[in-house]
Amino acid sequence: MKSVLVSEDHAIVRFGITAIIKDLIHPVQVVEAADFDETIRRLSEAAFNLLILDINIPGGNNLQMISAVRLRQPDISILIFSGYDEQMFGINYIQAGADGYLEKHAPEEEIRRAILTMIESGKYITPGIRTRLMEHTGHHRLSASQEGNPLLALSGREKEVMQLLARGMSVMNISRTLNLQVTTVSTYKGRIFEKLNITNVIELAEKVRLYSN
Amino acid sequence: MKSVLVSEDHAIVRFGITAIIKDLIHPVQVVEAADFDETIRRLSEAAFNLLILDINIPGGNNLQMISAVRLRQPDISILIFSGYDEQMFGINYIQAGADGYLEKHAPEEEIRRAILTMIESGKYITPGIRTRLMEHTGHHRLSASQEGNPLLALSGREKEVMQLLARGMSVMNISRTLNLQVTTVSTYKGRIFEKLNITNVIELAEKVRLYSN
DNA sequence: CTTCAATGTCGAATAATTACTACAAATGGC
DNA sequence: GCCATTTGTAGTAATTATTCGACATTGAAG
Repeated sequence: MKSVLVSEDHAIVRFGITAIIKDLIHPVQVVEAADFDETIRRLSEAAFNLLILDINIPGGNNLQMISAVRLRQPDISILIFSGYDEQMFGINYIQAGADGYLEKHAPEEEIRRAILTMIESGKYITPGIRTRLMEHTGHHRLSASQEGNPLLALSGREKEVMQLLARGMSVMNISRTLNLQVTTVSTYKGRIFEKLNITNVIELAEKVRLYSN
Repeated sequence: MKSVLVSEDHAIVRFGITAIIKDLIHPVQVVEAADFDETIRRLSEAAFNLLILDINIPGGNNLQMISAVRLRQPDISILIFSGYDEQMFGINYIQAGADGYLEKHAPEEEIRRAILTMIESGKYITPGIRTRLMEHTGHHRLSASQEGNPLLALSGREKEVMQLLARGMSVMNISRTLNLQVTTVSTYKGRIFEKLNITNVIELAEKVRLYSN
């Protein structure tokens, strides 16, 4: 019998996922967890074939979730279930060792396909994500960032600028602080965003909070 | 026979809600809509007893949704279904004439209770929201912000913009989302910053995180 | 019923930010 | 050591964002 652990904080979503799984696979056992603590607890109690993991789960929300899971169950398949705010961010989880990636706003068909594929072959990645992944790993990706902290991919000057940006300082202000041309700072900003694969300072602040020690 | 229209863009959530409704009420007819256009179309086609409306639905996202709905079906019960980012400004929808308010992250029990209550009595508001509503309508701005939550000093539209800004959306992007001129959004942004006494979006995100329940 | 502050909205002018492009110096690999 | 990157730095042109002033609505207070 297959068994699946659904880690997701929104009750309705959990409910929906569980219903779909039960409809899709049988016999099957589905266990739900509403936060990361509970997820870990469940993983210690019984073996699962598949873990459907919401990135945004309370108590989780960082790449170490993957290793925490793998520590308990090395062979479990992990399907990252990401809200649309985290799309970009979610890719990092694949690189951190997750086996599949599904967006929360995917149509029902795709959700079904994803779950089924994960159960059958242990992997599921949409073409779109795969492409992004390639682009991502292809370019700038030093070994440092590959295993964990993406901030390590930044150069010294970039880190300086990052720090200031993450505190909300404007480009112009930074240019005065560091005695650089505005365009120079902007160039850094662009490079930082590209390297961290983000698109705005809010996400930047998040990453800094998350990874900056 | 009762009939319900579920307007929500995330397929799994729609799926879950529909399943709960069918489990809860019978006979019942459930129709789903993935965006606001479709919602309006469905409302023109048939009468419903209840509309479960995601605030964040594509094409909607503003208070006029309520009147747009009421224009078609004056007597329909409207249950606002809000993601946790929108809590703060979801209240405005009640004031705009919605009949109930349910948060997306509510536990399954509450979701069931809410739907059932809506169908039976046409209204559903949690004690917590009711309290907030009181605070809100009664004495406002100054007094409100003086004792605690500074976000309460913001007007409805401002709160909407605030949410989007706090997620890192650009002014231009917001203007497209809300169908406003860029300058209008910028005006709100300025007013928000002034009211909250901050100078950049990072601080904004912080406040939102801190006070937006 | 009048009045005033708060709200929602915008346009014109002005300021700030980004996109590209570029290029020399530092660095890393082989 | 030589070649390919990466890094630090800018300028020009194109986009975006902000300022400021305006104006119609609305709701509360008197």
